[in-house]
Amino acid sequence: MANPPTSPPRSKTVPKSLPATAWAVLGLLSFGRDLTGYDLKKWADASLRFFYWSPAISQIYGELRRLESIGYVESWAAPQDELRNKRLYRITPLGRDALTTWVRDSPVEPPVLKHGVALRIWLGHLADPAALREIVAAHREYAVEMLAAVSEARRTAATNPDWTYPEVVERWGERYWAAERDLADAMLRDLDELDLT
Amino acid sequence: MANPPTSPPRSKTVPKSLPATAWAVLGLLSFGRDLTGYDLKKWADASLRFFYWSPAISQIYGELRRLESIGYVESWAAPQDELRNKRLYRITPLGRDALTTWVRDSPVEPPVLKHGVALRIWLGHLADPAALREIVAAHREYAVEMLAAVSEARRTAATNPDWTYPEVVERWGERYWAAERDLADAMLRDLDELDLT
DNA sequence: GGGAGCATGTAACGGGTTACATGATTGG
DNA sequence: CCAATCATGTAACCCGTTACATGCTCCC
Repeated sequence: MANPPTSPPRSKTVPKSLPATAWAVLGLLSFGRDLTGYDLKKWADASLRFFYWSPAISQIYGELRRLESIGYVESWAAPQDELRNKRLYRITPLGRDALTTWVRDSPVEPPVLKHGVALRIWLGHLADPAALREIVAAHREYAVEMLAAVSEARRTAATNPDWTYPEVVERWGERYWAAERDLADAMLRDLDELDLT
Repeated sequence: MANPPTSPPRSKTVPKSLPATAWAVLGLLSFGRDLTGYDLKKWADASLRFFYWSPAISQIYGELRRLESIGYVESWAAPQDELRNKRLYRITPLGRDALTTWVRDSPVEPPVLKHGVALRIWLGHLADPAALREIVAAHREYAVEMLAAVSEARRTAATNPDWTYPEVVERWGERYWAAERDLADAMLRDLDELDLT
């Protein structure tokens, strides 16, 4: 952790509700590290994307500015070398309170699922069976890759006592992607059966 | 099916790529019925939403106009009563070809998953265990509801020989939501274990 | 009478992405 | 030397939603 921050207290009014992305970014900071926007993006790629999604880097910078403007984070320039400038962000007590309230009280949006593979199989009357099977098979590979990646993430989380909840979620993620793989297999069997009859 | 349609052939240039929503709407029409925007919305709510998502009605109207402007659908006013007007849409051969090509050749986007429950558990260090369990338990209920709804949809699909592929996908959907329920149960067990230690 | 369903649309807004611009450092 | 990584940001664009507007019919 770096030295005491010195960001100007430019308080705007807090908007009634922030998008989930803002809470996700704030959440990344709630594990207590001082991080740059760039760091945040890397971390989102390595963990968030398995069960939520990883915002574009430009959006992360935007969210950080918004969060600072309402006092949920503070930042300071950290001249690492002589010339280069990077900006470190830290969650404020106000931000931590707001995030805690959000976790506890905000209504949980139903999970968003947009499954391009299912959409294409749903239109199976427009393709030949072999092409459909190929789509599902490719998706199976994808699920296996995700499973491997989330397992890797879980191993990393297991090294740090602060990350017990991320680890629980990554365990969930492993099961999720394993299920996705099995679902692909089951659909392949269903497609085979269709062709036989 | 109604009488031969008579829509003006106002061809614009076809954009290089349409959003998946446009293909989904076109896909609904590819099952061969002439439908209104309103019908499309109801049908999307009853089937698409289980594995993709159901666009807002206003967006459906917008997509229909776009699809018509590029010649993928045609429409005509169908005065059902003396006064009321509704507009029926039908897929064109050009639209069917384009959709077929899309199903066969377009790269399949990785599935989008935004799981608000997982996001909150990931931030479990900010909440008390009972609140976390409640969130997961509520999600379990949700999964069970979705499972019931998709089963119902599958029973409907099973009545029509044109809907074999939708039925395959709905079978997939049943397994998906059953898995989601089981995943919630497993996470509850993990949370219990955390509290014991 | 009034609410629910049928039916179509417009306008404003915000969320999120890609593309672009800049520039320094590190390592093969 | 060049590519990759670090690091930050702007601008254009589009997707999609909510809110609003309109009006009819059916049924309690």
